[in-house]
Amino acid sequence: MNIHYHDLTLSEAKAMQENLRENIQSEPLNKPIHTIAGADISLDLYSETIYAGIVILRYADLQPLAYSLVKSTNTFPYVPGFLAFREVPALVQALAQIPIAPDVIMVDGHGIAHPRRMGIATHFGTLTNTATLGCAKKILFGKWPEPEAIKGSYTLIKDKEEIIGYAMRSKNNVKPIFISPGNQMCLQDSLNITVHCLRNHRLPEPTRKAHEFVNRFRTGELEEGYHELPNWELF
DNA sequence: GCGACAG
DNA sequence: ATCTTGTCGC
Repeated sequence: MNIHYHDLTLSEAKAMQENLRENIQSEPLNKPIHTIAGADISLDLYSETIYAGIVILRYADLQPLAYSLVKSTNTFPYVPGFLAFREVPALVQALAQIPIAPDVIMVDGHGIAHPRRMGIATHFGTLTNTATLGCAKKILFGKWPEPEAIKGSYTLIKDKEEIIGYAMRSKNNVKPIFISPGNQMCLQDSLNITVHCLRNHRLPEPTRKAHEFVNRFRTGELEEGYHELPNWELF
């Protein structure tokens, strides 16, 4: 599965989103979660190179178990509402070299909290047939009231009367994070999973670790490919 | 027409 | 997203 959204026009990309939208599965995730992965990408300024990373963690204690890193290239520009066309191809490659797929994947960006319900998490999930959710640092679409300043409090993100996600205070006195289901799960699932993954940082562990690993990859500290962490690192 | 606008 | 120094708060 080698995707390339290279020469797509925005109107073609939009048509593709309307199409993929029909594949969204929003029923509750009914299987137990043993592993969860975080997906993120990193860039060099003014470069077409894209570094993608997926880190798999044990759901019970959020310990990193393995990671997949890929260096790719893409000329599709960043356009709000079309982020997937820039980052998904590399993420698909990173997922492809993982021997045992994680039960759930948390993506850095939105799920259905998108004008056409096709944020990067939803796009990635429907394309690869995986369970995904989006966790973004900034809002893209929808109306939301400011949640209380205490960790754990949240409000609803709405498009008219429809609930499309949550704005949550993941830690005291920090800006909220924006959560929404991507694929193969419901709104409540995305909220529960995110809460489970919170530690003492604004970002939940899967996304936070993915960001850390992919940056270490970009700066040359880690090598491309699939790697399992040594047991002695897991205690 | 004007402002908003994930990474 | 990435580039940056100091600074404020828990």
